[in-house]
Amino acid sequence: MSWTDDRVEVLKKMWGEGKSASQIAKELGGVTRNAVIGKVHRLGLSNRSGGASPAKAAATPKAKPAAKPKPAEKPKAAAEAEAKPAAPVNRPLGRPKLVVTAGQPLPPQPSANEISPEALASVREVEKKAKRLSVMELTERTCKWPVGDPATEDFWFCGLPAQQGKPYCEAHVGVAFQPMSARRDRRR
DNA sequence: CCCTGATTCGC
DNA sequence: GCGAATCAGG
Repeated sequence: MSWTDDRVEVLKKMWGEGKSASQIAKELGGVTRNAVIGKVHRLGLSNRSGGASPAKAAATPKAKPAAKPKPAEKPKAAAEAEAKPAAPVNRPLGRPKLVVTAGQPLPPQPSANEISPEALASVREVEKKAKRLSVMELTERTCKWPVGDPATEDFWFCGLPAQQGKPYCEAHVGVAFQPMSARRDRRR
């Protein structure tokens, strides 16, 4: 692929919209995010601010072997949206499934009584947002927490972004990896 | 580990 | 000009 005019168009547009290089690369196809970033620089629109003072950036960094310059400053005005679902979630309507059936190969399916209330709460919360993936859809970074009975149609995997390293999403990691002390005296 | 953009440098 | 490799940071 090459940088045809319209591809550059898309690049400019998306970059202007604040899309990430990888997103743009994916959109364009046939190029990697590196290619995109490289192009962005060559086009001289690396700094997403536009206004500023272009003259200032004229400091030719040509002669700088084996050094780590750190020129560009990013006036990032956008902040991350870290919204925690702390709302008083009420679910008057009965929760349909209660899992536990022929389950035995089922993983540490929450038993409600030995799970921290917060964790349990978030798990329920998560099940509403769950992507409900099938086995095939799971990837290295999707939560592999199973919900439902594998022998039923009503079975799926959480599928939310998994914690790096862990096989589950944040909420499920919470119930999956309990401190031993919590499950220690589980009577049976 | 995943993701970001930035820079370098052989092609 | 191009972009993989690499760097630096989150």
